Amino acid sequence: MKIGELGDQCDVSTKTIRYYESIGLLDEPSRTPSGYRDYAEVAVERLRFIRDAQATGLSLAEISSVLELKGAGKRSCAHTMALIDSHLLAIESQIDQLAATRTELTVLAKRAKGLDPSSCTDPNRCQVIDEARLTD
Amino acid sequence: MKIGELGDQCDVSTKTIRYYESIGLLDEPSRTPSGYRDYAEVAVERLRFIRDAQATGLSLAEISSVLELKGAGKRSCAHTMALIDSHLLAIESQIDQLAATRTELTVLAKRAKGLDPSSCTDPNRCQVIDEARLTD
DNA sequence: CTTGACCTTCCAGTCGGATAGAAGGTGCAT
DNA sequence: ATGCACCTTCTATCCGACTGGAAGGTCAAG
Repeated sequence: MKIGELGDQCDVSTKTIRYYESIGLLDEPSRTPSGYRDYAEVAVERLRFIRDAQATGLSLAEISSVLELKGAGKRSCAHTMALIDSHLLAIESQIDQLAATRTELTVLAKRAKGLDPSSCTDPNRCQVIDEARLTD
Repeated sequence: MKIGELGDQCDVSTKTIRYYESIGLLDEPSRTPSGYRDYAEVAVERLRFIRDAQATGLSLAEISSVLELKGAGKRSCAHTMALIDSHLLAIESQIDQLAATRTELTVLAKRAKGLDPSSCTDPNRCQVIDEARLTD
């Protein structure tokens, strides 16, 4: 299978596939006599796995670590689960952060609607932003 | 006022101040005879404004656009408010996205706890991740 | 035989917001 | 006069995950 076919099957660009190979995420495939990459079926599985893992929020480096453990014959369930748990924590704290920002911005937007634009003349400031400082 | 003092007053590194100048966010200050940057008081105000605006989630490019409008003598309240409103929308969609991911990961983590690691042998896959695909 | 789609390698650039370091000049206190 | 903190410019680097482009080789169809 050539790189373009692999890409089509997994919905990944050829550039990306070569990039994954360059960072060691995909093994170097065998080559045709003319030098084209020639992938085995199993590459589809592996590449799809990478995209699936990415969809759960794992970074390429983390995916690498899972695959390396797998490659070494280890059962990496615990490792993968630990990664997922730590992602859960990270996501929760991101949500908290964003929710706090949202609250601030909502307050700010409401207050800004009551401001008079003609009273805003300082070229280095903006009264809407100044209002924001009051909430800190 | 020298760059270090300005930085101390606004809690910004000298590196960052020079960087802001380089991208046109801060005007070039006058110089002492020996070439040191010599800031007027107003720079404190402007730099603090930049940090305040950043704290509300505006990018440096967006802050630039607000300051340019101000510099052109325009009352930029409407512009700033539009920026803030669009940030609110962006933040809300980010929160939604993260919440959806969190739900998926939570389900995944729960299901993964019931898996048997010894049944996970394919070197190109990880059953925990495979479980994730079922939820899509 | 030529066209065009595919493939190859390699190098550079993107996004944002800085930070690091080198090599050298300045200002002030001891 | 010497030490030290501060300043200057310049270039390079970081994070992650690619993407773009140039210059050239290969293959199948018409």
